[in-house]
Amino acid sequence: MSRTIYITTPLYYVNAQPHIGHLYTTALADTVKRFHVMMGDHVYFLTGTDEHGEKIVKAAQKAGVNTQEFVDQVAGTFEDTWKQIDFTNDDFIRTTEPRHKEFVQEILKRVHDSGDIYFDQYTGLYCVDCERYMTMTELVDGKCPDHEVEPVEVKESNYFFRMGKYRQQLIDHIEKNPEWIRPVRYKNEVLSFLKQPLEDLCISRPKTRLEWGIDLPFDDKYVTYVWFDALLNYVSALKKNAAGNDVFDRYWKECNHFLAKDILKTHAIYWPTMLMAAGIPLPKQLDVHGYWLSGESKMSKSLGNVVKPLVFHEQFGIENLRYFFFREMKFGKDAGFTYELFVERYNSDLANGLGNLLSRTASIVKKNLGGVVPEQHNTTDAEQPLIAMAKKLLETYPKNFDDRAFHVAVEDIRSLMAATDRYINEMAPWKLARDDERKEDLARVLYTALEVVRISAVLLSPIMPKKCAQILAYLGETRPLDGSVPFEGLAGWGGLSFGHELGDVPRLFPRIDEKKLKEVLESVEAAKGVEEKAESDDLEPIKDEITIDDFSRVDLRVGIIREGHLVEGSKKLIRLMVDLGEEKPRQIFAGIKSHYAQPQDLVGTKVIVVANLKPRKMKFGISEGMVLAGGGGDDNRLCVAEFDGDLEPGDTVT
RNA sequence: GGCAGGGUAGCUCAGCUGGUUAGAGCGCCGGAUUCAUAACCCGGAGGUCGGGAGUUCAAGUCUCCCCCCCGCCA
Repeated sequence: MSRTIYITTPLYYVNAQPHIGHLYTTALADTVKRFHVMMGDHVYFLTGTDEHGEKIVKAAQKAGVNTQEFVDQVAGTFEDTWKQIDFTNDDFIRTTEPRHKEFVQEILKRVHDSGDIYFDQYTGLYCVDCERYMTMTELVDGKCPDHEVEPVEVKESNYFFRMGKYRQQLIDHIEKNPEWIRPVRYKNEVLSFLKQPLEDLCISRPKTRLEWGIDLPFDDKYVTYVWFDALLNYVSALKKNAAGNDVFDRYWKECNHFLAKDILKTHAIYWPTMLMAAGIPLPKQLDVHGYWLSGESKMSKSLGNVVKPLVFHEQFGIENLRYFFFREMKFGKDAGFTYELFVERYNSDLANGLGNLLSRTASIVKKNLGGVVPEQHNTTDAEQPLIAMAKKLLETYPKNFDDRAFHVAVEDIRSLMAATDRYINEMAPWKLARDDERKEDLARVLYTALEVVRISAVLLSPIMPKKCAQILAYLGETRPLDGSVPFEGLAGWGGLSFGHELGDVPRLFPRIDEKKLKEVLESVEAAKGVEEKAESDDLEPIKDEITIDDFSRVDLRVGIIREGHLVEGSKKLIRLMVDLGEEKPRQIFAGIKSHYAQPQDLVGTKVIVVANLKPRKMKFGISEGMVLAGGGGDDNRLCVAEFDGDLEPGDTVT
C-alpha cells in the first residue's frame, strides 16, 4: 500500500561550509527518499539553510562582507553542492526568504495572542557562540565548555515562551508514542531531561544587540531567537512550497525529521512545545543519528572540514562514500571515518565484492554465450540457498530500512553476493563451458549469478543510485525504480530478462591502490595546513569608526609600575601599584597573570594607563585604571605596552 | 553524583525474547583455483565474550556488586 512521507534534514547553519556531517544527514534523507520512491510511496524531501543569529553576523564580519551577501554566498554553496551530487530534495528553504519570515511572524503573533509569550527582565551569562544563556554550573573555569569563551553578563528585557507549560503534555506524548524518538536511547535522554521542571524559553533578542533576524510582529525593537525562527521552516516550507502551493495538509502529519544528536533538545523539546502552543500537530517521528568521528575528535563545523563533499566526490565519488556511510554506521551510534577505513571498505566490498562479481560473471557470458543473457533454466538444489536468500530480502530489506538498520540491510546484500561468489567457485562455469553437453548447466549458473547482481543493484540503488543504474542498464534491466513497477517484481527472483546483449564489461569500482590513497592523504594534509594558516592569520575585525573627539575622551597617561603582586585566589589577575605622578600610586588589577607570573619583574616599567576609567570594584579590591597591553592569536600571545625613552609619570599619551 | 548506552578475536563490529564446538569483515599465515578488478574460494592462528558472585539442566545473552569508556543531566 502506498504511503505518503515527508522527510526533512535540519536546516544547516551557514556559518560554515558543507562538511561530512551535513553530507551524511542529507545523504541519509536522500537515501530514505529513494527507498520509499522505489517502494511506490509518495515522498517529499526538504532541506535548506538557517541564516539568522549572532554567529552569522560575526562570521560575515570575519569574512569582511555584509551579512546578506555572506548568507547568500554560503547558502548558494550548500544548494549548489547538493545539486552537483544529485540529492533529490524537492525544496530548499532559506530562513531569510519572505515565505519563511511571514510564517514565523504569523506563529509568533498567534502564540503571543494566546498568552504563551510574555515580557520579562533577565540577567544572565550569555555565550555568543552558543547563542544562549548559560547557568553558572555549566561553566568550566568561568568559560563555556563548548567554545572555551567567557560568557558575557547580559541584563536585558526579553520575550519568553511558556515552554514549561507544555512539559507534561510532551511527556505524555512521548510515553504514548514510544517510537516517536528513535533510537530509544535518545528517547530516554529526553524523558530524563523532562523529569526536571522545564524552564521557559527566551525567544527574542533586542535589536540594540542583534539586528539580523526576524522582527517580532508585536515589538519591532526585537528580533526572534534563531531557534524559534529556524525550526518553523519544517512547516513554513509546506505552507508555501517552491511552486508557491500550500501542501501542509498533504504532508505534515507524515513528517519524519532526521537530525544529529547534538540538536536533539531543540527538536524534541523546543519544537514540539512550540507546535503545541501554535496548535499544530506534532511530527510523526524523529530519527536521531550519531557523529562521524575522525580518530578521537568530532568532525564538526568548529573543528574544521576534513571531508569537503565536492572534493571527495572528485577524489573517490560520493556514491562510494554513501555506501561507506550506511555500511559502517549503526544508526544512532557514532562511527569513525578515515580515508584508510573508507578505502579498505571500498576495496573489499565494492571492488572485490560487487564490482568483481559483475566482472567475472559478465566476462564468462561474453566469452561463452556470445554476451547474451541466458534463459532461466530449471533450477537445481545448488541454486536454492541463493534463491531463498534473495526471497528473504524482499521482507527483511524494507523492514531494515524502516527500522533504520541500514548497516544490516547492506550486510544482507553483501552476504548474498558472497554466497554467490562461493556458488560460482563451486559450479566452475569455466569448466562447464568446455563441455558441450553441459551448456544448459552453464546457462543456469550464469543466469543465477547475473540475477544476484541485478537484485543487489536494485536493492543498493537508494544508496548508490548512479552506479546501480549503470549496472542495471548493463544487464538490460530497464524498468524504472520510480515506484511504477512493484518492488516484488523488481527485486524478486527471475526478474532478469534473457536475450539482452551485454556490452564491454564495465569496471565500475576500480580498486583504489596505495598510491592513490597516499596522494589524496597528502593533498588533504596540505589543504588542512593552508586552512589552519589562514585561520590563525585572521585579524580581529576592526571596530566601528570613531571620531577624534571620541578618542580624546580617553585620558592616557604614562605610569611607572612601583609594585607588582600576585593576587591570591585569582587565576588571571595580578595587582600593580602604578605611579601617575599623583600623590600616591594607583592600585590597578590586570588580567595578565598568564604572561607575567612574576609581577615584581614589572617594577620600573613605564606603561600606558587609562587614567580616567571609572574605578571598578572587584572581588579583591578597587581597580583605579587600566594598563594597556597588546595581544591576539590562537596562542593568546600578550605583552604590556611600554616606553623605552625618558618620560615622566603623568605625561600624557596622545 | 543521577540516568542512559557501551566494554566480544590485532582492528571495526554482529550476536533478538538464555540452548549445539561464540560469528563476520579487514589484517596475518598456509593452500586451492584461473572466469574475474594482484580478484574469488578453502583452511589456520588468534577470544577464560571488562572483573566477581548468583539464578538455571543450560548464560556473551537474566539478577546483583565492582571497574573502565562515551553521552545527557546536576
